[in-house]
Amino acid sequence: MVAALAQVSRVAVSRAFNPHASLKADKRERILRVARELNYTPDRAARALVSGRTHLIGVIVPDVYSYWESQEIDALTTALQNEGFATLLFKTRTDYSMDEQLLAYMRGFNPDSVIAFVENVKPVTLTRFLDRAVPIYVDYPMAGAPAEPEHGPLYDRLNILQHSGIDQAVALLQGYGARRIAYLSGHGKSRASAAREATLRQVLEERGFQPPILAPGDFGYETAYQATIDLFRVRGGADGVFAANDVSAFGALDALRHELGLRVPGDVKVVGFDDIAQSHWKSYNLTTVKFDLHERVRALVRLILRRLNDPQAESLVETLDTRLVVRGTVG
Amino acid sequence: MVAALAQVSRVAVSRAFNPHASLKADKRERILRVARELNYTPDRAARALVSGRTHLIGVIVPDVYSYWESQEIDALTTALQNEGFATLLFKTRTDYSMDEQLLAYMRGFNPDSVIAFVENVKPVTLTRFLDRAVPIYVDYPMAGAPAEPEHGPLYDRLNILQHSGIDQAVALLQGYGARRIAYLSGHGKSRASAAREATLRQVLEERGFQPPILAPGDFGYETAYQATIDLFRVRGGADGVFAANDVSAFGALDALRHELGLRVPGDVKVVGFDDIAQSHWKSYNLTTVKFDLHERVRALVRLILRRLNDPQAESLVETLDTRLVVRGTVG
DNA sequence: TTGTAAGCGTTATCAC
DNA sequence: GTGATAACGCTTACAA
Repeated sequence: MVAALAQVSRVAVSRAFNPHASLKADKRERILRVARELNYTPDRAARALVSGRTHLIGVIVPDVYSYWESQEIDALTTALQNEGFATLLFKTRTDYSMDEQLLAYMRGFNPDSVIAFVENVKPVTLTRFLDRAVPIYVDYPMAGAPAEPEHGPLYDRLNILQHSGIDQAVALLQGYGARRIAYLSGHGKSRASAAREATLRQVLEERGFQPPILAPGDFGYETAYQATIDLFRVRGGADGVFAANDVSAFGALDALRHELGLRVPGDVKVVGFDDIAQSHWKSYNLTTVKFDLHERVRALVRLILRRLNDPQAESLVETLDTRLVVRGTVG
Repeated sequence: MVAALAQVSRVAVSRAFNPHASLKADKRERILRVARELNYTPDRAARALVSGRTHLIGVIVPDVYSYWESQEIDALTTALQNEGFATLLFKTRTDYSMDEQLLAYMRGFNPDSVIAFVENVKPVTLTRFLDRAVPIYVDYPMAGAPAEPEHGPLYDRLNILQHSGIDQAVALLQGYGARRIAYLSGHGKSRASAAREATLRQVLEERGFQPPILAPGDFGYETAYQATIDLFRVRGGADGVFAANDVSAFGALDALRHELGLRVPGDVKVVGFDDIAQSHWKSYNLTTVKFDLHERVRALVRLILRRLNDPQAESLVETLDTRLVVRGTVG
């Protein structure tokens, strides 16, 4: 700033960096040129102090390295970068417990918006720790779920509808003659997993199946591997396994093929959920339910921008659908 | 702040949050209690303006979703969080071109430190865009590399020594009778891959092997898959494949087993590099060269803290060694 | 179109 | 041990 003073007044510099401010074109140009030479960029901290906008978007995740989250963070960071924001990462405990300490900590950075992927953070808790930002909550509503309470805390949502994809998957399993369907669940507290299970249960009933056999997992490879062995060795097995996510499906596949000596899809059919990048790797080549990553990120960015544009707006909701990607583990 | 004023002066509040400041114990306690009730946290933007510390650590990566990077980011975020910092994520283009636009953009956020994983960003470029922060550069020095220039730009380094791990791998391959060793390289411009290749070449010579056959990859699964097919169908194959990273090794494994009908480790032995989480999944069960994630993160955090403690210090360097993890793809 | 002045929330300095 | 005051770098009235 001081440096640029050599040429013009300090406010002129501020205006030069703000496209809306009125400033003679040649003057702006001159200032920007000098700024580039001097390697000057307006300090966002100072800017934040007066404008109330930090251009920081908090993202709360339990595990960055989960394939699902990491792909989401990657795409989101790119998209936010293009809009002039930066991704500020926060990690919860692996037990999904969103402690108040973390939220208080995050508060200090004063993010413009917060996206919570972690599934057990209640909107009310998040809202309590954010005076300015309106959190975005990724949710998996169920068909017959109750409507929103009239005057809860303000938050925006990205609703993921799972019925279409799961119905397509079950139809396919049915087409290939599967009768006994198992559900390899995710983490016990996970809303995503609970919603998937409920939707699966509903779809199975609609199509005349018995309810799913439940195998407890935690979204991870190892647990899925063990749960599958238990399911087949002790509990009579199944001819179709629906996993709560792709990584669980990999664990199930490896257990079936390498430990139990069963053929997939010959003896058992397997369906995953997410369509992460390695689902098409040859060793797995997984049939899975997908919701498009880039659509999802676009929806999140839309929510953020709309909210910043009108902080007082009513709850904003974006809705996304799912569909089945057919590969080699059902057939 | 204003709110807390109801009880005492504003400076007292500031002091209450700074453990070093002198303040009567009971007064501090009272202030902190009120702050908690009012859900108050000092604003970091304002704090940054006067202290010059943003508590933001910039991390520049080409792909968050690469397994290697994502695991690093995850561990780093946790460690930084414990020290009171937050991870600010920036993405370069996938072609690894670190454009000045991104650096200028990052500058505005004024991070306290910057970690560049991307391998082709020259320290001098990074330094030019950072007035305050001293960047940390992750490097893979080679045995006979020239010493540092006397008065280059100031930056700190994390040096990864690859010789031990690669030597152990080659010794193992030798023990099982491998003769023709191929190197499945990473991205063309990558220093990591170049260093691995040079080290492998050196180790092979030391142990009386021919130089490695080169197969061009890009650290990705697909390219490795194709390169392996090309290597075996057109170029006479090999009986030992050393891949630039684990993901490439997965691609090679799948090509060997599912496309070329070869047995691993019976016909061909495969070694990876990184030891990412899925390397022990049953479908791969990869023998690989590892450098410990948590050691690495601790080293990075040490570098950051030492530098912030003494911004004028000479270049700081941490050195880390590698070792072989033996699993099922060599034997 | 441009400049002047006030103020954003915090901490450092210097009194007391 | 405590409080007043200035300062950090920027934006946004308001006035010219």
